[in-house]
Amino acid sequence: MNIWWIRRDLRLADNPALAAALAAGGGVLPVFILDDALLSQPAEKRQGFLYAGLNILDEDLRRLGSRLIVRRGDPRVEIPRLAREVAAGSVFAEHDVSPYALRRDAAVAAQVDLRLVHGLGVHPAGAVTRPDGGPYTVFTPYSRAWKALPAPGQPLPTPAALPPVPELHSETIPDLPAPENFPPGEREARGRLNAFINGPIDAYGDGRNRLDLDGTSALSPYLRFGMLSARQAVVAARRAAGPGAETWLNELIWREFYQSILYHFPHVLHGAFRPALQSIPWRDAPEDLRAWQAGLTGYPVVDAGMRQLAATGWMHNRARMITASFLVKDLLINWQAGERWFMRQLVDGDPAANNGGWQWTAGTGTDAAPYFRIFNPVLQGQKFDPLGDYVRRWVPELAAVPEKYIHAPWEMPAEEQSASRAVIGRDYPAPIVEHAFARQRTLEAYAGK
DNA sequence: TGAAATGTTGGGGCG
DNA sequence: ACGCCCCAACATTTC
Repeated sequence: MNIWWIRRDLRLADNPALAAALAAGGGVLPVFILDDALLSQPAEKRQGFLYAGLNILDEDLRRLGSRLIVRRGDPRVEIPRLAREVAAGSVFAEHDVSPYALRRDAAVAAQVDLRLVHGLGVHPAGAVTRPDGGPYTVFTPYSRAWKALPAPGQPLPTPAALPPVPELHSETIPDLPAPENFPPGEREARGRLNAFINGPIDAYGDGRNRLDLDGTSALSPYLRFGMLSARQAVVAARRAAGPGAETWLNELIWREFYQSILYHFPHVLHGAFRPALQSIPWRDAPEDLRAWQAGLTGYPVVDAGMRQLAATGWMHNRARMITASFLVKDLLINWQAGERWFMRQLVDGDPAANNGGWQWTAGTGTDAAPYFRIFNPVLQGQKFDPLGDYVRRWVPELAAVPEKYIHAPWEMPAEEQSASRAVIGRDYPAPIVEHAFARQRTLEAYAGK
């Protein structure tokens, strides 16, 4: 008997850890540990997605003659305990790159025969390196090297049947509502992948930036929990071909780039990648932070993004950049406060990608946006939500504001404010900071560094 | 995967 | 006809 320890690979198709456990022979015990250290963190939407995903995985396993065993506690205790309980030969699991995962797995490996199998990305962490062996810290050369490696092989098929599982105690999966816009499970993930490949991918180059259209794949929650493998996505992108598919492939490579960064530079989780930018004089402004979190900054496109996040656990990527830029460059609040808030809200919240994105915005990271690259929330809105439909959807108090003013409603004459039932200061806040002033303030704060 | 400030050009109004 | 100014449009530089 071998244990298949499931962590962020909630799928039966193209699962190298499962395949390895099966190939070892003697039976496979699928196990998930509800890790108190992770699940005590506030992230209800993501946990709801995970729990519902575990229920579906259990159903899928039962269909093939197996079942999911769930335990709660510290994996460093529970995995060895379970291994003794069933006299397991080996424990198979997909290799993960976060510092927490590396420590956890090292502690488990000291007690049982832990076989870590590559499968998180297309290429193993540490495989995409410079000619001198060092890690890349800039995306473009990284992606070039990534593409120069052998193309991924065909995804592994779903096993036709699985060995039966002995009678064992299994914890009840906690009951939390799953986010309704993201039904979990690998069947759903594959359906969405196909819909994307057969539709929006051709226009992805521009479509992905449009806040008011469904131009993105919205697959991030599924990739985050491995309901879809990186290889399945990349193979589909390669088959789709065309410029849109190429752009999407690059987005997939960004995920692996940031996984590689976290693997090689774990300190990014505790501060700036570039130490020189560790000491920016951030503002301590709890009121402003709360206004940003609540979507009450007075900048419609910022507020729309933040409310989409709070309501659905997901935010359009362009909106992530706009809202992040606003927190860091307009409010001059430490990007780490934003990183924490996103991790709390996001269904797809992943330390590597989230940290990479925030450091990029703050200009503190690898391949970072130069400090003087500051988004103007009005122009960004006009460019990527030209009709204002995204704003009207998520900021309903602006629903009747005409197109001309939708991204700068404070410029509306008083009569138009009353006519559209959007009186600034009554129905919708005035901007909490003036952009031109904030821009200047940030340039000075960063220039001192 | 910016935006603002500054510089340049050229058409057209006008005396 | 000519010079002057305005300014939109575009280009370049700067943050």
